[in-house]
Amino acid sequence: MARTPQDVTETELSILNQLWDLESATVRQLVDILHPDGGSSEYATVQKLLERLQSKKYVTRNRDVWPHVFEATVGRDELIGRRLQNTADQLCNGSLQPLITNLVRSKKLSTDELQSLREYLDELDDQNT
Amino acid sequence: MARTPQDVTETELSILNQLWDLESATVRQLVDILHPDGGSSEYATVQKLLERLQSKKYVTRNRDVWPHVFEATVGRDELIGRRLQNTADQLCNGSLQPLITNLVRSKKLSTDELQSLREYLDELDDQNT
DNA sequence: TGCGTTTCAGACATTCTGTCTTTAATCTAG
DNA sequence: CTAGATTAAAGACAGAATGTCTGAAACGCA
Repeated sequence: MARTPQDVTETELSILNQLWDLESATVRQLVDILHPDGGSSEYATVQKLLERLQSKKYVTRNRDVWPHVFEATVGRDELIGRRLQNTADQLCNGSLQPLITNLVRSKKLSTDELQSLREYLDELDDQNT
Repeated sequence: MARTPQDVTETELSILNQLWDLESATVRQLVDILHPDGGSSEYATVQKLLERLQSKKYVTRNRDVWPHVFEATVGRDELIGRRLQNTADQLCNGSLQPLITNLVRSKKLSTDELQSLREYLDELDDQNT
């Protein structure tokens, strides 16, 4: 009964992605990008999506200007972090460690990426001393 | 229109979690664990959940024995991997690197965990030489 | 003032999800 | 072998999520 809705839907994400790129945007701007050849119905769709993003606190709307301007309140990094924590909560008792292990062991990282990861760890060490 | 349903629902996950622990189980076993004081309706619910997990290829059902025995076909690690890749696909153009960066930078890892991560990287290095 | 744009409110069809009921099949104890 | 119990199978159901769309009201500007 108590379903847990997605934090952000894929369609909603397509909007967030634009907002991250543009810093801020009006409905019109978003529609022109997402539906270059769209009619008035897609306009309303984007509007509705923004409305929902707003009620989910992922977006703010500035009513002081006209037309209204929208802005993301959550950065891409933060959303990534939430998703990772979600996955950890559901599959690893909340621990993030297994996620890292999984990623490193996945063999999908290039040696360059592994190298830069090591360097990052070194940096952290330096800061801690 | 093309909604993308969750890979595995939270309720479905509660079942998968048991199957991972038990290796295999009958409906009855799962019900007794998940709904110790449940009636016949929860039994049917678990049944339906298993049925759906099966159609999603996350579970197999052995019809040769009676009662039927269910088994997870996907390990916890694999599911973690899929979720991570999903997140990467939706938020990082498919690259896993940003996920690691995010995790390491999240400050939610203990020094012990960071240490063991470093050791793991060392191991990988050894194997590659 | 009139017209085009924007905002707002809400309807709508689908699908998902968890739950439940009912009926048929199967096993087992006596 | 039969009755009682357990399991399997099929499907109904309500509530919510989702993406889309319609229509009317509000607004700014030529």
